[in-house]
Amino acid sequence: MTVSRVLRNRGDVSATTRERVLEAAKTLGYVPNKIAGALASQRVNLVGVIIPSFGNLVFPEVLAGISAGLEETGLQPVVGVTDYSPEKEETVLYEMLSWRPTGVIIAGLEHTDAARAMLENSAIPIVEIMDVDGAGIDSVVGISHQRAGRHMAEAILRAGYRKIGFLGTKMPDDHRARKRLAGFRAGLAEAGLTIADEEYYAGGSALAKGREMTETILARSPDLDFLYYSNDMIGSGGLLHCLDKGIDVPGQIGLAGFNGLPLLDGLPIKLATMDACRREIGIKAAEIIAGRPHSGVIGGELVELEPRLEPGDTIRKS
Amino acid sequence: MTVSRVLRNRGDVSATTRERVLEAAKTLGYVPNKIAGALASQRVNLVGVIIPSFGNLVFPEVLAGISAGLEETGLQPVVGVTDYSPEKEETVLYEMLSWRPTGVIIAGLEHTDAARAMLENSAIPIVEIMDVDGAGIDSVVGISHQRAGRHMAEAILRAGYRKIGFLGTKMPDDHRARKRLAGFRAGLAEAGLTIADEEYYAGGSALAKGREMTETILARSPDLDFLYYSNDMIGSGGLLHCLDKGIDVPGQIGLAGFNGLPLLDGLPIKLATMDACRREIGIKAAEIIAGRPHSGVIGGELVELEPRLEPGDTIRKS
DNA sequence: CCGATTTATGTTAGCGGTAACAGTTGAGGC
DNA sequence: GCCTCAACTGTTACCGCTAACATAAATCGG
Repeated sequence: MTVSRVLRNRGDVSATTRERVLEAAKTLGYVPNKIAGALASQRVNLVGVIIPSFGNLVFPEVLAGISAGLEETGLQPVVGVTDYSPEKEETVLYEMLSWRPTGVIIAGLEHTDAARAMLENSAIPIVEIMDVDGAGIDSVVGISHQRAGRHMAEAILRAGYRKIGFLGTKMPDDHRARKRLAGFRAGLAEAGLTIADEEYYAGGSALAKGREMTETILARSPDLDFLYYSNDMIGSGGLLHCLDKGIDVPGQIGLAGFNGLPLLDGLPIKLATMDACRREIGIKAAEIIAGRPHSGVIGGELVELEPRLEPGDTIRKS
Repeated sequence: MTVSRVLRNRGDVSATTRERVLEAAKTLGYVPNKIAGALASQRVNLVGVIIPSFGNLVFPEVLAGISAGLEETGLQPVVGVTDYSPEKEETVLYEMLSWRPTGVIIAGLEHTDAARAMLENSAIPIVEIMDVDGAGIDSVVGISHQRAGRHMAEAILRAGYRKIGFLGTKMPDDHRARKRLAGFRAGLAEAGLTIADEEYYAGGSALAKGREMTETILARSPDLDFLYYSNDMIGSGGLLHCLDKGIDVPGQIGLAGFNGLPLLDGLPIKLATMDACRREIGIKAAEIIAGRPHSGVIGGELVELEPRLEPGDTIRKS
């Protein structure tokens, strides 16, 4: 018992015994067993984090934010990956909850019924991140992708573009990309416009893909004057393609992506994009978990971050 | 007890009771407590993974490999981040070991004495990844960065370049970058050459940084005919700078980076690089952990992967 | 110098499962 | 009809630690 007290810095222990214990622990190479500790104390310093993939740059950045936000709190993130599969999400979640974490941070608002039920019954703080377009279970931290799409549409229209193409991913379970597109369509619709042509691809986002797709869509619809990409990676690929072909950007064709990847600053000209506040989302989510010591699931917070439009150099000045 | 058997699919349970148990578990929303289970069975389905940072693209890719390799094994990775700090590594490691994971995958061969002692005493499989230049504790999976640097030097010399500049990060604890540079120097030394000029930066790798540094070093040493970058990100930045300035690449100046980030395929011309086998390293490491059911720490495996030189378009054909 | 605190250490009973073993039942062999 | 054995279900004793409480030693005001 005294050892337990020394190692957790709890309760009063005389300086001498403390020393002796520390000494002994060191020479023995003793590492306390948190499993037993957690079972006895009903406290677990783990936070479950569930994301769709490591492949999309966005999630490592969110993780970095979570890591940073959890720093100093004694909490440790445990990451699970769903590969954009709702069933896998369910499995991973079950697995996580069986470790009785202090909280769960999970990407997106769309879950299977079973997953939703588990989250609701878990009686721990839940933070759904990235997206605020929909009903959350407990707390929600993210941006409105719908609104982000709409704002981009408005900015594009304001700049005078009219024949607009969309290039994006095929993933049906990427709800955020879907909502962005829906918002974008809505924005155009308000001006009586629709998307003039679209091009989809599967697989990770990469510059080369963006080039190909851009070439394809422009070959098919040479009269497009704007291309909206579902992410910065393919957007930048498109940008490079246009520059290669001597297309005047943003005069002849305007371009925009999404995410605000700082990674890509440094391209010949800067792609218009919208910052998804990835790091902030991670930090904020971590704070919410850390800030709820043992409070039962009372009211969840709703934190909506405002994506900044970064016009870059690929949209005409209106 | 019967419930335990049903939920773990172990031992004989009649079909009817099995049904009843499953039924009850579902209606109650019962999620078994792995903490108790692990304590009782002395089995934990977690694998500790310790990496320096999420910021460097390389590690998310390794993680993706680990995730993939662990798929189907019932093991779950738990990630800890050290920020390239040996002390933090020690802390994170202690934390992890206290959960008695099935194994630990840790980046690098350099650890504090205490960390090394913990790993040695842990009596679980340890896999040190990324780097094979040095003494491992148990298993090691990686590439020789020393040799990678040397090979790059040889390739550059073979192509006829002679006034060679190096651009890299300042991080003293990025041992792999350091070893690459040492190997590179050794390669040059064999031809009686040294690095003609060098330029360092701090902070994450980014295109824009690469541009700046390249401009700086070329302003200072306009007679350089080759630039070796410590990673592809800044290398690509440098490439873009050179193209911007109308510098003939690879005629007037050759360029090379390191990592083989597929992300960047699609730039106007392809940067010479060397693949670090990130994903394979992750997969292999996962397999080693998964493949050692309960075997005490017998002989560790040493898996050295061979980085492929991808000459791209930025080295003259020799 | 004593009772009341305060400080320091020890004791006991779980936490929620699982290993190991102990029953109980029914089917089948002879 | 008795025995054997597999198929099923139950009992008991922990796993290694901590909460809660109990006890012992040191401190202290009056």
